[in-house]
Amino acid sequence: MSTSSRFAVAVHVLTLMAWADEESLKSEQVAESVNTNPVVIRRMLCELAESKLVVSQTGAFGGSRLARDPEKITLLDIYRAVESPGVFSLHRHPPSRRCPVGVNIGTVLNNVLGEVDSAVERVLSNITIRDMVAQLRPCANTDVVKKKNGTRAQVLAVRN
Amino acid sequence: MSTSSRFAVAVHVLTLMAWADEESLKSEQVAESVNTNPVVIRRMLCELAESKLVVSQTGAFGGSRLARDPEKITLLDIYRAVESPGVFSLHRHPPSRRCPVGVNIGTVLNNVLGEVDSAVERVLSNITIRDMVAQLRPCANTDVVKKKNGTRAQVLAVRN
DNA sequence: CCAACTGTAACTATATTGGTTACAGACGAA
DNA sequence: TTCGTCTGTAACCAATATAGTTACAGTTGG
Repeated sequence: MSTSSRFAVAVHVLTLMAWADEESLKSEQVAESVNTNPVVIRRMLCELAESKLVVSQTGAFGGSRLARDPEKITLLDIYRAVESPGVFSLHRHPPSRRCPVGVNIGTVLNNVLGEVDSAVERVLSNITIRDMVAQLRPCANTDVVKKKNGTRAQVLAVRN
Repeated sequence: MSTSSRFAVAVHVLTLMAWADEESLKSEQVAESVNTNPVVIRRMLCELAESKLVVSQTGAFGGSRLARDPEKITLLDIYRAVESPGVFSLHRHPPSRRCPVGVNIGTVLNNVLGEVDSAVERVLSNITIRDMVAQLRPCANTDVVKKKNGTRAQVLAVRN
């Protein structure tokens, strides 16, 4: 249905930042984890920054980190930050006003779509980035290396 | 989020057919109510027919009608018939396998997206076409004409 | 046989997403 | 103050999906 991976990527990015703890990440590091171009990441980080989910710093030794604790960022926050609202759309062109169904179907459909959106938002509002990290840890094998390299956390594992 | 109005149009079409009762509708009539091209409607009717929601008849005096009672068609049936599954998509390209987050985020995200999809389907499965028609009737004003014209129901109102 | 339908292919227009290059501006360090 | 390293952002391209349109083969009832 959705042809967009924006939500998945945004959750990935914020989960990565939570994993990296207090260390700020460069767009190129994030892009390597997500497997895309740094500009794509920077564009998304701008949207996340507008929604106060991350803070970024320009200049040398700049980068981005979470704007608040991972347990205070829900997937609903992320959804609202990076996706246009509404799971479904109404008709591209409004239906006929000469048809008793066409003239009123929009109202009835809007009720339905509102219920759908509420259900989605209810699910997303109950999951935090902290939950995502917690679910991640059991998967992460012991050969993953997360060591200090100077003052900077080594997020990428050496495996492979 | 979704750039597709397929679900809305499909619900409109089936609601129109329920409104038309037993009479079969031509794609051109449906297209006029939806305000689009008959071929767009016929394409969609083919998908709905594959899912056994409508039956169509070719040839003169052909057309389409519901394959079963309106109360036995849920919005979930329609959703599955005309939309590709899943509210959200995962990454377009798989994340890095060298990153402990990237290698496992897909699994964790799939759990989340599964919960979202379940919530949406739960809502849609509790609404039938009969419900849609019932919600429509209070909106339809009394000046709407739904009279017999030969053996064929006059779905379009004369107003305007 | 004919007129009226559906089913379907082929083409176009439009929009969205994501990938890429390029560059201005910010900023810490020497 | 200069330099190297970042972000922010514009501009452009490619890929994909939707939907609108024309055209036509095939079906069917009269």
